[in-house]
Amino acid sequence: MTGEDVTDYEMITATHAVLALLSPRWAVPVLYTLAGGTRRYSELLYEVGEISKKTLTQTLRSLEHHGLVDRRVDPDLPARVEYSLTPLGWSLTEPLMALYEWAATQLSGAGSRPRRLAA
Amino acid sequence: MTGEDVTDYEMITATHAVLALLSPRWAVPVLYTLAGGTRRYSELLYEVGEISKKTLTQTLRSLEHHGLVDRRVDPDLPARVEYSLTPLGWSLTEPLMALYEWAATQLSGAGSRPRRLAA
DNA sequence: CTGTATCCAGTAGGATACTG
DNA sequence: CAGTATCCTACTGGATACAG
Repeated sequence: MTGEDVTDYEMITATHAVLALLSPRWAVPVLYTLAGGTRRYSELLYEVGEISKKTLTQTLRSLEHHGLVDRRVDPDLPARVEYSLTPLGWSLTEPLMALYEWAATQLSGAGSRPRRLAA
Repeated sequence: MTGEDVTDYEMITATHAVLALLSPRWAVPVLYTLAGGTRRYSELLYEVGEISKKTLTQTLRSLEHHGLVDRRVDPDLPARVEYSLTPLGWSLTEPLMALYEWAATQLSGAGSRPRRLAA
């Protein structure tokens, strides 16, 4: 750990940056829904869960701003906007999967392990 | 992420459970500090960053309750309490590292700046 | 349909003082 | 030293109404 250019501080802030991006309550559900394919705004509103329009918009804007989600507007009326994962968004599903695998292991184990992460 | 046997619901809830555990502002810094070795309460208070005692205690209690951190009390006076990572805690550093790697390579300029009051 | 504007409640977390 | 108790502020996100 000595002599490294990557400081602990960087390590912590970078990790925290990802977590800050993913921790808003609906970020992961939205990402996961989009991992199922392109969705329209109203479809997300319905499929993601009990999310408000304001929050859905905020979540999408945040993900879009960080380059994880692509927003496509169809100029025709009535308005039609489609959201999809960018390559960057797809690349995030890997470490996200690693996190899920870890959680799954602790949750179900092989039957003998105590449950640790009951939500 | 497609073609998996697990249900979407499981995937989302399990992932969200981990994120909920790690997203509190100081969870990762505390874990990371402990990854550097056993620390006493006062050492954490100083090393982790600008964290209040209340929040440090809350964070430690949460991590301890989920089995990631071990708490050891030395009955001698003055009180001396040592915290360390459990094997489960150590196992989490792997997916956490994966997340960091992703942030480091994909999320350029990921440094999070503390938000200030908007006038 | 796809948002934005406004109001509001619940909560995370800081400051401080006090306890064993 | 290692917390707990209390108070307080800021931010998140829901509900509703309005707009393009």
